[in-house]
Amino acid sequence: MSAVQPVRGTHDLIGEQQRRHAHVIEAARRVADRYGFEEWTTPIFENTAVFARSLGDTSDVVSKEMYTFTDRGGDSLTLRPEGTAAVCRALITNGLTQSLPQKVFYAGPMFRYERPQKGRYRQFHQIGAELIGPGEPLADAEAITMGRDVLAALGVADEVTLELNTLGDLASRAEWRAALVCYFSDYRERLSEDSQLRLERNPLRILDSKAPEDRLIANSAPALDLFLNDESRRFWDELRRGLDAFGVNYTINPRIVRGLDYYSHTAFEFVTTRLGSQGTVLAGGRYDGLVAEMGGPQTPAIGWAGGVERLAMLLDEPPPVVAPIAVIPLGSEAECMAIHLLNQLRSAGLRAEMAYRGNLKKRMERANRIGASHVVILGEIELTRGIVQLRDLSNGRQQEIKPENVVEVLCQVERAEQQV
RNA sequence: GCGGACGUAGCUCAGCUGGUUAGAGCGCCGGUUUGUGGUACCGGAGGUCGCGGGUUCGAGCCCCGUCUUCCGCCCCA
Repeated sequence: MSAVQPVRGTHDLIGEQQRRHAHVIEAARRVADRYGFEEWTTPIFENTAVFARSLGDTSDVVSKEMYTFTDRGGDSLTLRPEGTAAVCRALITNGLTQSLPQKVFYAGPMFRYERPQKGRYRQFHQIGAELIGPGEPLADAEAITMGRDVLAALGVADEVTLELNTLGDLASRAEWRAALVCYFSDYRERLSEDSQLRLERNPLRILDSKAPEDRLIANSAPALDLFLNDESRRFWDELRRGLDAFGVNYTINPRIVRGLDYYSHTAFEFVTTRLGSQGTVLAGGRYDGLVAEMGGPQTPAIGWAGGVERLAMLLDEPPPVVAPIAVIPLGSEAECMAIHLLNQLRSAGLRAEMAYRGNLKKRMERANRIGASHVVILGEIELTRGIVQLRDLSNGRQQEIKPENVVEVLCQVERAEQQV
């Protein structure tokens, strides 16, 4: 394998890719801020136990899909495969279980040893939000609404639909699970090979199996609805009332499940049909059991994570680039003046660049290539006359103005453009 | 982990049943006189045909292996 080849499933973010990526994160950050969420940055690796414990030691995921390694001190470390467990660990180690609620936003790289596909990479990026402390269904509704607002801010709200389900509380869920195992066991022989395995490890997943032979059986499986206790039913009703109040549209999809036991009540996914089989763009749920499972006090929590790569692909238009102003001096005396002008333009908050070499033609070409909106030309002639040439590259109009007016004129132009 | 498809210049691709120095468009660089970009014209650079084996007088093209990307499945914390 060549040394200049990137590692399988990793990719460089350059140019438009990087701009799309940054745009997604910045939009999410702004929305999170409006909701009163604070950004946390946790390490990209943790003691393996942080993730192993949150996932259950027997899980396939732990052994097959985590980037785990032993460091020089002999400790087992793991590149984080998701954000929630790390945030919960940070909550506990910083003693913040004493000051709830915590409203946390995060963004950063995650790592999973998976077979790459479009929208599925070994190093990928997520934005996420965790609302830790409140156990009320309105908290779920608000968290979901915040996710919707992120999608709306990105202009992709019309591309996705919100699919919603409840898993019931821990007791309801356990009863339902037992009933499913019982039901599916009767049809064991007729289930797909994969689902026969799922029956042992993760029976809920049979419900969203894609195998045709499973579909008929799964569609007639006992519904959770039959097992919801009063408490769970009340929660589910209030969640939907809350979403209605927040003005969030959704469809109920009983096939949305979560494998792990600490999940309860709310499960949701914003999905699109535009990304093939990696159509889930932002998803989450309630995990009232996780903080306790990690050694903290019993703490209710709801959260979600969104895939930055998938969202970036969904953006129709790449984020616009701010057109710079090109300053073109001719001659060393003019260069001094140009540098002064550059400082002024940048101090005024404008994007300004200067080319170091080439004749006027070359520098004009370069100005055009970097997408400059205007060019300021100052050479010997201009110096002696005490003016500069200001050329609008969009229409070729060129005017002579005094150097001291350049910043003001260009600021006015920018203000005018922002209003359009 | 399983099944399948692709892999030729920076990018998008062509290359007929294996036959001499591998092509196009876009992009890039230079030029169309000396201080004016974008459109036009002329010219130029740039390719281990993913990599490694094999068959053949001869392989971009056939065979085997391998890697990447992509499409399903598994998984989806």
